[in-house]
Amino acid sequence: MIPPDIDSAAEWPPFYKATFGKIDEERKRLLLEMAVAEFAQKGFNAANINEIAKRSGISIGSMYSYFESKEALFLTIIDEGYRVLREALTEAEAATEASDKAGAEGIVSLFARLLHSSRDYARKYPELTQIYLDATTQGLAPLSGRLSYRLETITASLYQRSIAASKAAGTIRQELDAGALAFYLDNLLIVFQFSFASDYYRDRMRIFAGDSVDADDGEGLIASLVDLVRRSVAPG
Amino acid sequence: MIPPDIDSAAEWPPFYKATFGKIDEERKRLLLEMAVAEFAQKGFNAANINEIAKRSGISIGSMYSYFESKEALFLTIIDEGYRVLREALTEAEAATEASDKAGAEGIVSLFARLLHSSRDYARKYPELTQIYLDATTQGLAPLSGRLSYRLETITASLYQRSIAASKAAGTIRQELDAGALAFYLDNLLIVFQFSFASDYYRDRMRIFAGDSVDADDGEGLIASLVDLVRRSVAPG
Amino acid sequence: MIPPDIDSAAEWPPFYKATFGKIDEERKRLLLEMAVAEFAQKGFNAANINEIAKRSGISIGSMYSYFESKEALFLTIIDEGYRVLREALTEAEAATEASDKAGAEGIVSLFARLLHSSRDYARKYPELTQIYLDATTQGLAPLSGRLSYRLETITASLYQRSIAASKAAGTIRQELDAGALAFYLDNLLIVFQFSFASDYYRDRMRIFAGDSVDADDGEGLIASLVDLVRRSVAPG
Amino acid sequence: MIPPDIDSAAEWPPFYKATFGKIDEERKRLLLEMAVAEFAQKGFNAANINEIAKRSGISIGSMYSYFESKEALFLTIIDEGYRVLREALTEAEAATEASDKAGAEGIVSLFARLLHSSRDYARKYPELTQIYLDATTQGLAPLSGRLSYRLETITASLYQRSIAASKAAGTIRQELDAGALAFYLDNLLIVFQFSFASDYYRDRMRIFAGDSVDADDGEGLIASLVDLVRRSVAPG
DNA sequence: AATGAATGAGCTTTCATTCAT
DNA sequence: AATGAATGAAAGCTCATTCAT
Repeated sequence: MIPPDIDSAAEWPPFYKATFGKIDEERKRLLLEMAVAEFAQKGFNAANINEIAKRSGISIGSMYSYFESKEALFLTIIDEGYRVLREALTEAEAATEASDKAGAEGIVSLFARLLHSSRDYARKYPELTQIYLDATTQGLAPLSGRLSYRLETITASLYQRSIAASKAAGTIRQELDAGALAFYLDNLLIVFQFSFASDYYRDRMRIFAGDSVDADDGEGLIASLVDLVRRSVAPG
Repeated sequence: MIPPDIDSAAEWPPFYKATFGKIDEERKRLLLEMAVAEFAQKGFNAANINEIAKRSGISIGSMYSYFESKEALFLTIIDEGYRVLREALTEAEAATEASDKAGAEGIVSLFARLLHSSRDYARKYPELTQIYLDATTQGLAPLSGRLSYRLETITASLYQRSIAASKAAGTIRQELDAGALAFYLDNLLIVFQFSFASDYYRDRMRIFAGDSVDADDGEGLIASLVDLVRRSVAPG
Repeated sequence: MIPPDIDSAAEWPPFYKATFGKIDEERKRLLLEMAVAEFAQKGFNAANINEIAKRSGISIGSMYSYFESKEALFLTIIDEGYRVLREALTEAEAATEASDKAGAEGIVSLFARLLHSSRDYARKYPELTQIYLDATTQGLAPLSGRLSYRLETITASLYQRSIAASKAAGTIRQELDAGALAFYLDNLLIVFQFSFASDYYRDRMRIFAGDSVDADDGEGLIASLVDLVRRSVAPG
Repeated sequence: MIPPDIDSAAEWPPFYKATFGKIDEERKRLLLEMAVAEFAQKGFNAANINEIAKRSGISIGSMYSYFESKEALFLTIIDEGYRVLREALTEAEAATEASDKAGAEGIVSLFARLLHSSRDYARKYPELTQIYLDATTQGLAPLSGRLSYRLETITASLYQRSIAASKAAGTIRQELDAGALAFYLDNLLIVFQFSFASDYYRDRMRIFAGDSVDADDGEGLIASLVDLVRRSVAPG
């Protein structure tokens, strides 16, 4: 069930130096945590490497023995975050398949789970989500361009499989364009995710959907979105 | 038909100094154009005020006699861009009302027009769109917070009116949550817009929907999205 | 009675341009007042010519048609202030002579009057006094060096006359060194004056003499100083 | 004998960063020397940090790793200078006590020693003295306000002790106001000190006391001043 | 492997002065 | 004479990166 992309993704050479692979796990964790906080709060350009080192209790010299550059640290963080997000997504896929043997719901059910997963991820790792947003920025295009694979590749193939399965099961319209449908679903998904992590998108969500989202953790919104999606793909 | 927000929005004090209001129109245009290019390409933090001045053929001293700070210039640009985008949106609304007297299509028709408007805006002003994306970033939250109004406010009220009218006309389901529906539509809209302006989102769109978007200017994608939306709100 | 220095002092070419001599009296007064405030508060180097112009309601262009440079404005102010201070000193001298026909008190009486005059001047024109202090600074030596005469010249000759008269009247010791005595008196005088105009010297005066100076406007301190001086010069 | 103020003064947190405390003694000395020269010659505002760095042969980056700001460097210098001056003053007090066991002279003897100490300090460190003068300026009031203690506090308590002792020994009049007397003595002292360090006050001293001060290093003037002071406080 | 002092290019911003109108 | 937009050198300060220890 795990797509080949994922495995191969794991094989790309890391952005960190060999030294970083050997150090104490706790030291590693602390460094990454501090880096995530700094990059999330200030954005790549305004983030301060020396500050991260100081807060992690490691020397700036060590910092540069772990990472070639500020860029390398940033990309390492994104990579690490991707790994976790990837796992969350695959779990969602696996869970859908398990509970939906008959394929009665298919892609709609998967979408519902992804909404939950994304919201949970965004709330658990708001800073990582903020960093992803920053990375989509045009100014960071040269940087993001160095990422050897894209999370979108995984998500897209995940959608493709589920859409194909749903079509096969006849639970969605046959004539639906799989690419357009995936794009449609993922657009809804990522903005929803940002809405639980970034100040800007959170405010925006409140402007559109009202403050009720705070009360029910977005469950009402998820229900509405899933309902809209269900009807949009339903046959007949 | 024009919401009160729009008018009042026009009355906020500008972010530029009085001097900037008096200078030659061509000089003004060139300066803003160069600033937009710089901010779009590098992002707020990496953008270089001296570079903008040099490229505009004005002295750095003049620059600072027009704008209090780098921030003020950035906010001025966003404000100017908002004005144009606002006009595009209101035109779309007006056009919908004119061609849709019977209200047969209502919100779906409006959404279709907004997709076109947004795509056209993103292609005409890709750099402004990139700047908006940058402004949604967490690192620029303190900056964006200084914007006295939000484009979302206008868009949201625009959706609300159309949704109410469509409900009244009976062309969409009565039980739909207007807030959730607006959120759903606008999420689709903004990512679609980004997809025609930013390298990152353009690549992403291709991964999901394939390269055909380049061939037909996204018309196929628009058709698919509108169809999905139409079915998602259709009564019965 | 008026020393030749004073008259000739009035004949030095002014630091301002001819234009400044012709403008409206009120405009002139306002400009000088604003300049005094700015120079006093920030010191010569940190003072801002453009700010002075703005606050005076005159254009920076006019500013430079009145004064060659920032320096010229500064020196003009000092000159104007000197004129007033000079008058106060000569008044003090005249008053002493009038009330002290017998020369019974002589230099001591003059010193007492000068203390009062200086205190009053410092309280009436604290900003001018602050500017004099700034002008004694080493960093402004090249500037002060351009002053064609010194207030000290006047004060010194004023002391000389009075000391000579007192010696002639036999009210002070014959063997006193006139120069040293004048230096002694004037040192006491200028620090006393600064103490009523500058934050630093006011605080210092309170540290030494206690807060009582605030209650009685320094009268007690003046009495003490005069008494010390009287005994220091008394014959026998 | 050392007043509590002095000890506690030494315990205030320094204005420099920890790094500055660790560097090579020679490097430190050179930097401070160059900084003193620059600040003394140009005054705080006109002084140029980059210039100081260049002349010290250190990078501007190092400069800012030693001191938070231009202000911090300035205050560090004043602090260091105070330390030396403080020592000179306490030495003068100790010397007076040693040679004046009988208390025959008391405060007058102390004053004589202070005049010598101040002159010597001003001649040895003319630039530091010029900086103190600059610091008394109104424009630097916010800066001086950050100094956690005042040299005046020490000087004042030094005078108080000596005056009290002299009164106890009966060598000066009992009815003298200690505060006013201290103020009187210190006014004479500081202007005398400035007169050996600053161009302005040196010129002024010559105007009052003649050029003889250059020939005898001011010894004649000191003798005159001490004599005036002795008579001003003498009993009977 | 780790340290952290040192570096200096580069950035934003200020302001005395000029000059076309 | 008056205006005020324009100028640009210069200043304080930041921070990614290097390297001697």
